Amino acid sequence: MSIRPDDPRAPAQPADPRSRIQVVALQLFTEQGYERTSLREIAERLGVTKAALYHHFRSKDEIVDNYLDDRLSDLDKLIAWARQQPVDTPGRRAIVAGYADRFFTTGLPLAVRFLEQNQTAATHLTTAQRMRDQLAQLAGLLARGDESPGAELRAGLALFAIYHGWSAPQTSRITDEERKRLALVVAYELVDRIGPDPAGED
Amino acid sequence: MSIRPDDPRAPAQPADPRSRIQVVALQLFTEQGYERTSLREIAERLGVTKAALYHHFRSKDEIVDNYLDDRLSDLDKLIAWARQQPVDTPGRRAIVAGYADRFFTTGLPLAVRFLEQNQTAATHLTTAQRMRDQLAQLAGLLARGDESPGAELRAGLALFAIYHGWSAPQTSRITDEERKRLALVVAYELVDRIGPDPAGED
DNA sequence: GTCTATACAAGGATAGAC
DNA sequence: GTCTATCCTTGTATAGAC
Repeated sequence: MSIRPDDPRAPAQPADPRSRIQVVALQLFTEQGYERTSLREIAERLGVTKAALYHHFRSKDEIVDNYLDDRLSDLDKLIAWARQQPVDTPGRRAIVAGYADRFFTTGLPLAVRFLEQNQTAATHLTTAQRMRDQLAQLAGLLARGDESPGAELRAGLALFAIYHGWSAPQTSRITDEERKRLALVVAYELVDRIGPDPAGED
Repeated sequence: MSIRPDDPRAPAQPADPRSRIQVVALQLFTEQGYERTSLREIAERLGVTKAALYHHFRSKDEIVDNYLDDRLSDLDKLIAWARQQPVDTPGRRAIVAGYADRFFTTGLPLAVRFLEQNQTAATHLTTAQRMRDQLAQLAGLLARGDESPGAELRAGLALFAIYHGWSAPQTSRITDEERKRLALVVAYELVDRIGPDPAGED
């Protein structure tokens, strides 16, 4: 319900005002929803007024658009790298692992979580759509070498598992490191059934 | 972008005005988002005015709240039945299959898709929260007999696979029946790794 | 049961002083 | 870079006639 600034998963607050605004805004958008969060609310939490925000960003959209833009290049690099991986089981595992690594070492979680929580709002933000496309591309790379429709589904679920393993409410006591590893294990199981000899198809 | 009234996945338009309003509203909420869809827009599509809607429902919330309420009892029955299933692999498969069956033969898809697309809005609707709880309960039943955290994750993903397999944009030509069967296959793979002797844990 | 008209609140965005 | 004050639009919801 609250922002939980002590949440270890929250990114460290950066110094420059633009980034501070973006992080606070994205957090609120993720918790309460993009349209349910007003600029007044964001400004309040930062201890400033609405007008101050408009000095840094031209619109509400631009706050998130701009943030996602940076993540796009993160993902671009990952996709380019994934394209070089061999089209076999080890290659697919490498791609999933690479995604998980980036996921946990960049600003991606905040962005991906925003996308998941605000799927409809994302429809109206061009940058958000581009990011969804990129994730679909990545899934496509995972499904290479297997033309069956099951490959697509498993690839998409594998990527979702990384997100979900990290983001789902934890009922069991487990460290973040364990959660990450666990999500990866399950993602492996899924992509391991992709291939020219699809074991999962009966 | 449009409502696609010819979409075979869309439920048949019922005759009574209350249900007609609800179906149209839920469709729009799912496509555009709950808060981005105004009552004027819903009324327009139905060929009436805003005030007419208020004759049938006391508020915007009530339109969806009321619809989800009916789905709650559908799920309640399913959960009660699932609780009777044996705690083993065939039992878990039966639960997943039962969920898939209900999913495709009741008003659940519209409700679940609304939930997925409007996760943040759902936070503010008590009925939506109850429904999320129910889905979590069902996942919990799937994870019975396996205390490892992986069981939870796999159970959640299995249920998500049913939804995702049906709802994801289809790039390959495949019949709805095939999609349903495929999603079930993948869901089976996931729940098959749940158990007192967890094969998926290394 | 549906309409017209309207009250009322809230949000995004801008102007202009400091 | 931040403030106060304000404009304008849109949305939910209601009143009351037909």
